[in-house]
Amino acid sequence: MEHSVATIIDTASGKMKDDEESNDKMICDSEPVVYQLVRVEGDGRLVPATDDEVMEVEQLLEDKKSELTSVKAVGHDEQCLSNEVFSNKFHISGTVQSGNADNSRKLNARLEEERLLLSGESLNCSPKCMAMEDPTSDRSNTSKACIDKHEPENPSRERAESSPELNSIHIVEVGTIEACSGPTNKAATSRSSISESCSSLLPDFSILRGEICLDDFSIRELQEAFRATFGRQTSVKDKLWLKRRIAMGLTNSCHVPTARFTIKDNKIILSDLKEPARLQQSMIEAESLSMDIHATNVSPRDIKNCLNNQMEFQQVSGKRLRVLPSNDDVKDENIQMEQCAAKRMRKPTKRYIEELSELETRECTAKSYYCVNSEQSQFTSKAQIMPFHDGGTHIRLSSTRHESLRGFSFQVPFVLRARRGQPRKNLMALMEYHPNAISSIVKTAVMIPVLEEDKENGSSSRETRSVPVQILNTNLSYVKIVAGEEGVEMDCGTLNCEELDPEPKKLDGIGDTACDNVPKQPAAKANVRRKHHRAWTLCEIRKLVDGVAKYGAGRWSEIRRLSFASYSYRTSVDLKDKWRNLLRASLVQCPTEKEANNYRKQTSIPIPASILSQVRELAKLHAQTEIKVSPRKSAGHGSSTVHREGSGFI
DNA sequence: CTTAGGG
DNA sequence: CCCTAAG
Repeated sequence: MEHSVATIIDTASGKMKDDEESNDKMICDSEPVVYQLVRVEGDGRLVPATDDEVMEVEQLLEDKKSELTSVKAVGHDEQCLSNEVFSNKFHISGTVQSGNADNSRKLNARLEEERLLLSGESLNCSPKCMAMEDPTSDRSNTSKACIDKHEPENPSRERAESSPELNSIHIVEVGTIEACSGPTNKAATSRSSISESCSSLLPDFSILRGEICLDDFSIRELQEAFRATFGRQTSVKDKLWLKRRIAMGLTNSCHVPTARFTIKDNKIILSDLKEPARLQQSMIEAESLSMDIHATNVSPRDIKNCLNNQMEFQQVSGKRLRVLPSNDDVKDENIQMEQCAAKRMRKPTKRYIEELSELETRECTAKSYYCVNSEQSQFTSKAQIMPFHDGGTHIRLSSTRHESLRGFSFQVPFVLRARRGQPRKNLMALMEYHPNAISSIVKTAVMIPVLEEDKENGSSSRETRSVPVQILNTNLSYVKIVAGEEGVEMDCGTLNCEELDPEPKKLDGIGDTACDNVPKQPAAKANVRRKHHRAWTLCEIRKLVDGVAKYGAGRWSEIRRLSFASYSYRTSVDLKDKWRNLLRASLVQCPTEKEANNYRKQTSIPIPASILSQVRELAKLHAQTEIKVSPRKSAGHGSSTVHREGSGFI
């Protein structure tokens, strides 16, 4: 069981109607928040943190305080960006005020309690379990009341009016404890009450309103969210399960890598949607309301005070809800869920994961990124941020995925997956291209949502990293990346799609000799390898043939290194496969006739006869050499292609 | 990690 | 291209 202790902070979002709204204003409007320290059990249940854990958290908080200052400084500049960057959709309310008088003020941020409500047949998490009541906390009652208020027993019931403050948006934000820069917190008094202890520790903790509502997600969306959250795929179709896991993942995500204690700060707000509408929405769609985390209260004042804090890492994901969801959608989802419920445990194949990943990459037109430090970000409703539209080959930089759902977009934490190559390098390379262009700076929060387990598993072929960079503007004005654990900071200037496009189409051209020997694409793009298909260009084929001629068939890694340095997307395996194909092609053609015929039935790229003949030559040659060296042995395990070829010709 | 092979 | 078994 993971003994992660997480604090969830929900922030109440003020309604942000206009971009102009000042941060403060927004904050003021926010609703109170309730926090609770919880531990996630192995089975996914949330269990109230024990006193010891609370203490631990407290310590962590103290340790982190020192780090805050740096963060603050950065945040300041960027504050203005938020509006531009998040152009239309979102505003991040989480703000950090650079040190000012407010810092000294104590925030009464109270971490009170987090309630998880499960709809009817919740599985592991029974309402009882989830309800964390802290007897000592005087607020518990209030919070509960609030919660109850928000959580209708009957999901279908419309509650929009009743709790305007709730945002249907689902957000996941994470803020590290650093956010609480408050003057200091004394060591924890040994308070049994979590909320009390937390509050004492985090005097100036800024809070915004946020919620995690997964109710509206379809199974697939939930799965994606799951993947984004945990960095791994799930085939589970059970909504409740997914919701629960996601909620937990979100809860824990921020602290996992670095500290045990993290605070999630939320703030994603739908500018357009009125809370009631959203609430309604969520309620309506909450056919299976498994878990809701609501923020409960924090006075506006407190929130305001809290702004001083910076969150080193913050992640926000928001989902926009339709004002009026169509029932059909809901039904469909339900049906789907029902149908699939049975197959929950099947482990997804890597391929499946990849494909899904790709899919989502395409889906998400934009990746938004927010900056932790930006004063405030607000998500506005309209335009979608559309960034790279490169059919599936774009670089995935975002830590937050932008999804479109029923015409609304939302974001979820996104784990960057670069199949081959090193993401970080990529980022660096990108940065190098635009070192100076600093039109606007957006500070992005870097999250490391990946679970520890994931880290360990790095060995597996795919690299899964939570890199965490997000680019927000469609125009990609500027991205400042702050790497999480490594503490790497990078800035990148203006980026445009072309630059980001890892693979210029021209490569696909035939007979592109010019490409030979010219590393056209910077290594940066190399990492972004397209998963499924990438046509081999003539020049690549030539290089391959050359490489085989030089180094010999079978020395794929060497060939790749030496001859395909500029085509990093070709792996040694790819070379091998291609060679195999070439051999086949050459064989097929050889007997019959060559040349002119080539062009006919070639499905893909017509391979020039010259190349085919070369291939044949090489094949023959290798076959001979192998046989020479050790006839038997080669026959036994020599590459089949060569062997076949050889036998045919010899 | 690299190769070889099957899918 | 993907995936995996084998060195």
